Amino acid sequence: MPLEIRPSQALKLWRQVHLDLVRDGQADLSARQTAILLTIYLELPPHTVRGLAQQLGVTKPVVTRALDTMGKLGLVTRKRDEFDRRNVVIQRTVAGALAVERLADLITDHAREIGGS
Amino acid sequence: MPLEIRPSQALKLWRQVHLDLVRDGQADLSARQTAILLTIYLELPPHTVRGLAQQLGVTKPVVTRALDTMGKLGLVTRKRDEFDRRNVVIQRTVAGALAVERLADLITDHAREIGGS
DNA sequence: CCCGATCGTTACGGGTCCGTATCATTACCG
DNA sequence: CGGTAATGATACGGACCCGTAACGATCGGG
Repeated sequence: MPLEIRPSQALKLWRQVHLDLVRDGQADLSARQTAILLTIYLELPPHTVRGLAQQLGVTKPVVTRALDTMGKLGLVTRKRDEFDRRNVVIQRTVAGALAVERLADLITDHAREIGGS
Repeated sequence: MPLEIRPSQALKLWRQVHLDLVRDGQADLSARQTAILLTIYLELPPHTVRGLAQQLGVTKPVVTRALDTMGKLGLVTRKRDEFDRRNVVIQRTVAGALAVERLADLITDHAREIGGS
């Protein structure tokens, strides 16, 4: 049972959600940061800098910086892996989970509004 | 006939599309720029800097800079309004229409993949 | 005509992000 | 041990974006 969505509906949805994100002002996340954040919260742990960089097809500094920024915002936390101290495990936070949940609500709400078009 | 989408589906969709945008690398558009671009291509012309700024809830320089960037990328064009030469009319381009269309395909394709989850 | 209002742009100081290259720390293996 | 590999972080130069404030161009009413 695939998710049915027509191109015109997809674009309307994309626009409305982005409009809300811009207007709320509280989402200064770039496309890269968004992809990283959602990967952390949707895929099974553990998450490492290298693993995320590989999944996104970007360099490690990009991930490190994104984690810096999202860490400042309280969306994620970093912890050294005690079994291999070279690794850093990225952990979820309450604030991050709330932000992701709010994004999901934003999308579903607008999807409902759009309906048949 | 509202568009049915569950929060978990919405997040998966959002992540997959952002992953593709990042991996393709050709979409360095910020949330603001995305909102502006889609507004230009979905809403009825004419579009002005002031009108876009008002719809997005941002200042005029933000729109001007976004148009600069997207103009360099060939996604939009500016033309002075001959009837009120203070105004600038933002116009669509073939490249911009193609980019928007590709985004729509990206979304609908991933929506189809996600299906019942 | 002229002066205020409106439009889009530009200037400025500060901040963030990028990619490349390099670094410090830690693990592994002979 | 010592040397290599791997991980994440950092330095650097350049580019972009932001918000505030100022600017030039243009319109329109008195």
